[in-house]
Amino acid sequence: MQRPEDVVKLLREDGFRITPQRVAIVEHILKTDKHPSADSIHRAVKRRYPMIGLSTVYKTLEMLKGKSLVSEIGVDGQARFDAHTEDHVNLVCMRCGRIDDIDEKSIKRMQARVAQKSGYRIVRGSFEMAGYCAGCRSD
Amino acid sequence: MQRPEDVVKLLREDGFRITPQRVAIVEHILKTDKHPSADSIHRAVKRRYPMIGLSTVYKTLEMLKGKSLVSEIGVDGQARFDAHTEDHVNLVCMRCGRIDDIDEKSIKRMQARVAQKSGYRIVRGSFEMAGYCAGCRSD
DNA sequence: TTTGATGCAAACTTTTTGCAGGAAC
DNA sequence: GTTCCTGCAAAAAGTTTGCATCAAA
Repeated sequence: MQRPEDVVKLLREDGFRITPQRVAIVEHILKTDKHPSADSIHRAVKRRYPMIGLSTVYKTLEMLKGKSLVSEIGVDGQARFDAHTEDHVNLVCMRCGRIDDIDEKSIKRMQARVAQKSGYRIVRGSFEMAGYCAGCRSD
Repeated sequence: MQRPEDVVKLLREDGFRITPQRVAIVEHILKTDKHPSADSIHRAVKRRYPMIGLSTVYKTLEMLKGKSLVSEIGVDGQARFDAHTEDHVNLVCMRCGRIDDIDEKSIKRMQARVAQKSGYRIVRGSFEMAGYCAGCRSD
């Protein structure tokens, strides 16, 4: 988890220009714990910057992905973005579509186990699970 | 891993009509170990059934997903389909590109743990890890 | 002043939908 | 014969691109 000002500093150091749009996008995806789509980021940021274009959102997300400051996952034929780029578990509800993050000691443990069994040196991993969240499960 | 005739039997029992197109699609996704896109399934099946429409492929995949006979993952803004619906770990070597599958009791254990922490009922999960395989690691 | 970023519109890609004709049962 | 499925074409949804204008450095 990072602070917006740290991300902005990283971008500045890399020679990217700091525009209000970029700051607003960065602030929004760091603030939310959801995995917003490009469109929902656009709508959210538009409340403060009504002129912002959807293509600016896409271009900014592309840039942040290039710097590994956000990761992208596909849900239901739509890209969703996440500023929590450490290894973590994504848990998707198959009924209501909500996504929960669970960052996990168990991942480290599992990586160690898989490394041992396979002979790999594991660099990174991401786990995606699907099921029914507490509010949607019927059993 | 299933045989095409078993899948066809399951579909027939559920009242779905068995058409040559559906059989060809099922045979193809069971045969391949890749994760084909709708389009590549279409192109492959078209070699034998030149008249088949892409929408038929999508509709058939949707039906198979409904019966949990294929799963869908998103790669690069495109849907990819997989007839191997059991949980498994994909292990990708970042140097030589080989991909190993490890199906894992640890997955079950991890799912149980995540289920307990989150309140979800977990239906499926897939793990992707990357690193360096035994032949490529330098340390 | 220079260069990169913005926002619009158009293009593109992938997926979904409607429907008339045809095939499975 | 009835009902579901197919394949076309059109629409929809999501993403990318080109470019003239504008703003950060």
